[in-house]
Amino acid sequence: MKTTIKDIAQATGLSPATVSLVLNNRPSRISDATRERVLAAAAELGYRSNSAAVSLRTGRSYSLGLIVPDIRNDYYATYAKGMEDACQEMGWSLILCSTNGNPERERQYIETLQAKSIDGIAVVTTPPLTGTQSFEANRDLILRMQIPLVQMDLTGYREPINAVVCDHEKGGYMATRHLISLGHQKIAFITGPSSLEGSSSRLKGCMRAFHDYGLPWDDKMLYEGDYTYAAGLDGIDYLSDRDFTAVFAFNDLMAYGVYNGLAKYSLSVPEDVSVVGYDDHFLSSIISVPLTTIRQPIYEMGKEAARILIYKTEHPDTKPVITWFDLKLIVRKSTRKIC
Amino acid sequence: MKTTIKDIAQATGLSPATVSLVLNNRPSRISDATRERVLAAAAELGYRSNSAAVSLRTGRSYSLGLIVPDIRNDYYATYAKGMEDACQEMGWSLILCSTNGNPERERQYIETLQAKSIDGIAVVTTPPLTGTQSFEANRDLILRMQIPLVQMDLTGYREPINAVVCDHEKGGYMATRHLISLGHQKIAFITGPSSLEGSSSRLKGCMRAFHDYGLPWDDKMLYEGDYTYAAGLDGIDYLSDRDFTAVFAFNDLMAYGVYNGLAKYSLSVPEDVSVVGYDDHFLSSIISVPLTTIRQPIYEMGKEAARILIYKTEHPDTKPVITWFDLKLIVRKSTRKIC
DNA sequence: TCACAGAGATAAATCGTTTTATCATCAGCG
DNA sequence: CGCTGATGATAAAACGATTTATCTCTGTGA
Repeated sequence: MKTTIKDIAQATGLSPATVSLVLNNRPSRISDATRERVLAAAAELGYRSNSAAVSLRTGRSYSLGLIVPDIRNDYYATYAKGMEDACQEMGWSLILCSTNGNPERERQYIETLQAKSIDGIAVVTTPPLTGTQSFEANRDLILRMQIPLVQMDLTGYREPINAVVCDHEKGGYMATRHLISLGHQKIAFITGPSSLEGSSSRLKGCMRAFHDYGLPWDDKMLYEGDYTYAAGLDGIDYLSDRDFTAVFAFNDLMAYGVYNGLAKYSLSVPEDVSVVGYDDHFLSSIISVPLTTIRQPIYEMGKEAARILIYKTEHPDTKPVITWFDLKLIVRKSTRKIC
Repeated sequence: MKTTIKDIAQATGLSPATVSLVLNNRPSRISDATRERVLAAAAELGYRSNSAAVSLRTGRSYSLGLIVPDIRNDYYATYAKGMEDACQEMGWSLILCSTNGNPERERQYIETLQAKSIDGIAVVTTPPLTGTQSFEANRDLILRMQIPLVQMDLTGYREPINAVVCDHEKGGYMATRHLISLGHQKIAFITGPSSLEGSSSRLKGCMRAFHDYGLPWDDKMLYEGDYTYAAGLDGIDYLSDRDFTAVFAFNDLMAYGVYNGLAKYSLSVPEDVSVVGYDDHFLSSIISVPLTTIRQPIYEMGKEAARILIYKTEHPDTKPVITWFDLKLIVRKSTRKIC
């Protein structure tokens, strides 16, 4: 039988109220002697509070929800791990919600989370699938529920909102500048969905780099992918009749697709084509031709997301927090100088 | 303000008891008219039950816990996704516990989960780190708490226990036989920790294949890894002065290490050395030399694990369930015939 | 001696459900 | 008319913690 607060009260001859006060370290006038007595009994009986009871009474659950499209994707898994570690440090729990990019399922999850008195929700926005509405509606749902929300990137939402963010325009700029500085002038771009802020920012950065270095921009060198491996392959097929010496893929997974797409046309990396990715997936340093890429500190961003949410539950009426993270160009073997 | 069962009672002029009975579809004598009235009001007011209250009253939470060493590892992430999908189908939730292979942290998690009245726990055993105790103690803890537990593989536990299992001896046999049938006789093995059942079974299978085909077994061709990428690299370093034409790595991650380890010695796959992996990691079909491997249906096993746990909460006093899954040899480009 | 001010501890209400024993009503029947 | 048995619905007690107003001391100073 699990020990309750009553058992401790009984064991010490005190009241449940006193026990609760001590166990929660509430400001109150409990003598040190009593305090000791309670703590001793609690340890003795191996007491652990029943979180259902606590939740019911306080309306809080000391748990956060994480909504991601697919936990198998290293990008989201890393974010999850960051949040999880931060939660663990504070004695909180993380509820995992993997939506397969389905907004309807996303909505169901949000309602389940609310029913669980979840204290905060972190969302990594789903690239909108064809024929489905975007995350907008679900975001409003969360906000109406008054549940603290933290987003990855700003995703075009213009109201102030909690978020962990990288300056993707700068990221796009850095990647492009790197290629230009190696002598590349004919660069192909495999982007993400233009509806995602992170993707359109990157693209802006690319264009700015072209402008700064006086290169002519050409929309024909663009292929809009959806951040999947397959999109990388398809992109190369699409671009196969164009003339380019470098490819910038907007994430590493698509860059892997590019690798294999190029192989199909007997082009090798970096001899024939230089490739830059984005994210620094854990495999990028491992694969046969290690990938030059822009590193996002996803793990740290996950940690920060959890911290923001936990902070928000303690200080509900504070202004939205936006934490910026630095991107870093990691030069490996997939890019090389040309004449 | 959230709608409660009382609000519905008020709105319909009925009692909370009636409302609860209807909403939970309890066997009772409620007239169809009343039933309709309750359902209508519930829909109208957008009622969702408060799970803290339900948990407190019933001692159940409709959530499962998943304990894995590292969610970033595709193997565990796939398992997680399987469980998550099964949970979602039934309206349950999944609480993620990533332990970094630390048994102490594992223990903390188990206690947190109990405090949350978790209905079941799935564990993928942590390879014991040096200087730490194994999962044994924590398993006993869970069992003492009377929480349904389902394991991945049997891990040497001889009492009957819920588990999802592959016949790894057969897996080891299949991989080895494949290499032998291609003409390989000098085969190196990079195993997992011998304390893990899955690993020692594979090894048994390898030895049986050698025996069946009349080949001499040599313990010197063995390197005990720990299922990490680095162990693959180290294994090749360790084996570098041996004479072999093929390597069987006990998981794909180590096989990737083997790839790069071999490259260091200017050996190429499959021309100089054939490589077989185990698991069928999602990258194995993607990498430049696609990996021949033994596929475990991890996703399905995760689904089944969740199903077993949910079943167990409904039928507590049934015998332990062990579900077996088939392994499959996936032949790709990393193995070739030799003379 | 009495009023009073802390200090220390507690009684009791409350959170939202579930569940069992009980209650009211009414039809049917001898 | 009074009794029995369904039938339909409810009252009320949990579950385990939190929290606020309240209670009882004790010692102090007038």
